[in-house]
Amino acid sequence: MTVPDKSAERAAARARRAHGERTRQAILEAAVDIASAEGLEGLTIGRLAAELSMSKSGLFAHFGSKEELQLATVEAARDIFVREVIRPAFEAPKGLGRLWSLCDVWLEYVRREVFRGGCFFAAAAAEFDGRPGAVRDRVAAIMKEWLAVLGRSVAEAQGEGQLDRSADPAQLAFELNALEMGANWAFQLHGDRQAFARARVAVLERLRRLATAEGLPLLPSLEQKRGARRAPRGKKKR
Amino acid sequence: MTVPDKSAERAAARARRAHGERTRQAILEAAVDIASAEGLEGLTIGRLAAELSMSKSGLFAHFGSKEELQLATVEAARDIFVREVIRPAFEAPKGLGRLWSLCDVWLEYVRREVFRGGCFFAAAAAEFDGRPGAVRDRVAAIMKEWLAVLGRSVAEAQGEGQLDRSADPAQLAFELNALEMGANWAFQLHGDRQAFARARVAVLERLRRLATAEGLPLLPSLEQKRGARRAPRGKKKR
DNA sequence: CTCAAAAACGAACGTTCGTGCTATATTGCG
DNA sequence: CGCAATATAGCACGAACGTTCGTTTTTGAG
Repeated sequence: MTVPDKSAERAAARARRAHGERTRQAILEAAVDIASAEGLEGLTIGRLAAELSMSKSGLFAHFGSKEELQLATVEAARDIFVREVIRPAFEAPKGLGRLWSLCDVWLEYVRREVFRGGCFFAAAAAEFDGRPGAVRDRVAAIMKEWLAVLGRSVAEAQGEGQLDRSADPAQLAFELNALEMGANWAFQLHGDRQAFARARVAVLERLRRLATAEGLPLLPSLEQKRGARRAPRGKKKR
Repeated sequence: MTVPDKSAERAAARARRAHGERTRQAILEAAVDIASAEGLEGLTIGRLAAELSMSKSGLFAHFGSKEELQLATVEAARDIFVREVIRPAFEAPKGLGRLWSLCDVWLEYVRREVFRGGCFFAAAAAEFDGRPGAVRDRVAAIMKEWLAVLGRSVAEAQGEGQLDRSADPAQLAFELNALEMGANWAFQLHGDRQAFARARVAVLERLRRLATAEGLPLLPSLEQKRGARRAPRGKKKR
């Protein structure tokens, strides 16, 4: 109860000075990579220490428990997700264009293998959905955020008069998310790159059907040539 | 090469007599239950032995290695899947009715919690898609079977003149599967029972759009009353 | 009832897991 | 430069992992 939050205390100390903050970041970078491919439970402290050529105990001291390490890893993965998906997609003006962009960029995020094991959160959700705890709660909250972003974008597209107002935002968000996760699943399990095209076709068909006359031009045409499809997305800064 | 297949030999011996075959079945029943909820790796030999009040070594002797245990567990889960999903759905005559039935029964199979952790294979696929080996291969093959069943049913519905012939069976199978797995994911992670209705609506809308005039009557109407929706599916035999 | 085969057991193996301690390096402020 | 705070290392722990081995119990055919 009155016990001061030790990890917050430590984090504050680290923010003031700059000692282990860099090692901490390096640890988390490796942790995210391992966890995305082998799971958050397969992410073992000994394995992680070996990867970074440091001692188990030295590494361990940064987090205090395995669960804290897992939570920090999830948070680091979320940062990457925001940087690689949310922000690029949000460069499109709100409305149908952004909604499509969210789906498109997400598929690219899996195809580019931003995480070695595909979508970090799809993997983490499947791993932890059966075991209660802080990690599961955090992962569920993050995925709820994502669904909410999709749903809000649907509503905005409706507000802009680009999407049929009779569509239920939560329903459409569910469908779009399912198609994306389906592509992730097919790619991870079967190495099926065609799945990205399938998901894109399905998403586009669904959106085109619901688009208004003003909305339609914001969607790419279905019959685009295979080659120069990958438009440069602005390369981070400028 | 010329080494006789030891496990096959042992299985044959067991078939002749009837000693451990029953215990083996009991073991696999518990194994499937644990694995579906905590993963095939979380399925530990000690844990399993404790569950059944028998010794680790006694249990272990039935399989010879952990991987063999996992493979046997996957096979047992497949049997259950065939019994609980494939067979009931195949009572419908081939065509659009059966295609819908496959989707409907699958969603019920998750909702009824035939496996404690939702779809056994969705979980196993997510767990093993990153680690090569016999288990991964078997799981992938089983999921490919399922996709093929869906695809073939699409083609049959087209053959019966109940579904638009311009639809690509593999594409439609991908979409239906994605929606189903999306419902499984939402239910497992968020306990969201609404997801089943969402998936059903999405699947039905997709199928209705592609159905021919002959096909349409084979699909349930969209606006059914909430209550008496769960028709008894024929209770196995007769 | 006998007795060999089959099945289950108990104890131990070498590892690896997460987690404590205590001591040594490294750091940055005064 | 000196010194306290911070960061890393070393070592050991108990538990659990998959696996092996020799022994004991159970079984069914003769």
